[in-house]
Amino acid sequence: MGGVRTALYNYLIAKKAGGDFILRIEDTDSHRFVPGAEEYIIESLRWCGIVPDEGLDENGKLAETPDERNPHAPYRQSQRKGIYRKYAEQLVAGGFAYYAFDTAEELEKCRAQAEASGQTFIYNAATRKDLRNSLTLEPAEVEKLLSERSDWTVRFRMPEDEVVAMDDLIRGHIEVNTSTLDDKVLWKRADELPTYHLANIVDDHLMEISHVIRGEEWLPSLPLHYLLYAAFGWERPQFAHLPLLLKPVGNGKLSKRDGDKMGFPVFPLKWVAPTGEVSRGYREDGYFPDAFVNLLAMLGWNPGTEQEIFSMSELIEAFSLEKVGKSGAKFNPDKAKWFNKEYLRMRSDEELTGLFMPILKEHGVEADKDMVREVVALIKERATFVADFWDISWYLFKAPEEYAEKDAAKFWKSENVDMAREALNATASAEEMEGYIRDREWPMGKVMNCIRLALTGSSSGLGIADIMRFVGREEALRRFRRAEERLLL
RNA sequence: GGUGGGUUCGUAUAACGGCUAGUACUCAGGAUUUUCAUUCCUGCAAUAGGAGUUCGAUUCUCCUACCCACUACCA
Repeated sequence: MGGVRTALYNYLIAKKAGGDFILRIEDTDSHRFVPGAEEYIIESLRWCGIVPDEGLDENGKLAETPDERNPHAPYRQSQRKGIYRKYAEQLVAGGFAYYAFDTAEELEKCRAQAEASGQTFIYNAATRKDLRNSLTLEPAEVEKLLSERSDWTVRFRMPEDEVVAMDDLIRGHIEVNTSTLDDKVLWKRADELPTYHLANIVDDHLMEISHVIRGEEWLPSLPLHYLLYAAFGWERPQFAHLPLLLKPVGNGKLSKRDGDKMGFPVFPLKWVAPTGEVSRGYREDGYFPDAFVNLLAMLGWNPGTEQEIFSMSELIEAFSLEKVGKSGAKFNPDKAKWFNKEYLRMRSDEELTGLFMPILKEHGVEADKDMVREVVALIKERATFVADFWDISWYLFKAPEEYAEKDAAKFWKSENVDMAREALNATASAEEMEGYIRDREWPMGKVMNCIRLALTGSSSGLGIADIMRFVGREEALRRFRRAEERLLL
């Protein structure tokens, strides 16, 4: 959800400004490769109606070779491998970065040592002079290690005691002293891949990105990114760090565990992890994509008016980063359902009928489409999801097999049954029957609920007139006789 | 621990430094209905605490508390 919301806000900003929304896959961590994840992202965006202007080819796959539509291809960073090394070396040549030869074990030792004395190890100006890198080693030794070893890295040379002044479109002005920051790894010789920081800046520059809109967890990296743009001498984009999506109860970031625990999806689409673990999706849970987009848009943003229902084009029109909040937004599953309910009501009977037909078929019901459309018109206001339709209206399609015990105890009494039987037999329609009961001053509620119990198996549901209209008088009488046979008095 | 960010009803949020702090969801009550649901009405409920600036602070400043993120050869 958080990822989709970030994509959505990026999309809205791009579309509002008449710009392009580009899809790029940042897969520079070879250890974290998850099969199917890329396809999942693409399909999720498509379901939401967030269509990239650039990044996908005519088959909907990530474009791999540049053409008119996708001039910056490839869009998968693992396929752009070759372009990052020279930028890393450019930084080294300019004195903004250096080669580091410390092994994972050595660094681990440093951290353990620092921790033992109650400190935190930071690889920066304060410590790098005691470590093995191209700043401390002789040039000849550096050359030797560079060619002999394959586990070195390029690290950013974080300046000492400088204040980085930054501006965020959402958070305003922020200042950080570089002495609290570390010499981040920019490029790894081991897999010849950059880390996020280098790849992101290089690609954003190459792809002419104007706005970096991402989650708040990236805020601590912003000084580094500012410094990187400055080191390259590139114009930097504008930055906006979005508030986090928080779990509905308690504290902390929204996680898929919360969804399982509280019964709501955290993923846009059903996701089957390589481990076999299944996470439910909004699509599979019956949410409409525009409802999902709408509720996501309202998580952290507000239009400044009382309007809550927005189509995608209305969102593009109304959206602005100035109205995005600073604090984390707790997700409210009840409100999510409310959104879907509203969208369900806005759907045409025709469309809903098309969605209900296959569900009826699954339940073994072969119903006439025109009849189903009438049913839909009658029940759509009572439902939150299309999947609710069957629970609400099944008795219009088949007779009840059992009767709610409580309701039967309350309404299936001999005097009620006698009146109901007489009214049912003496009249030809529900309207006529109502008049019949009224004329005799019989208790309407008792008689009607007695009939409803026979027709539906419980004392709650649609109006008797509606039920009888769909079921027909003959079937109604048949169900009543059946109830008389099955229910004790 | 360090650095950064955040804090208005339970939740999402509104309020040029100035009405009785508004709206939506949830919940409760009522009206309508043959029942249920819908619909409509009503209600419950908040500026984290403390200083300061000001005629006046939800809004600006500082302190405290609490929450979150980051602190990897992950993104």
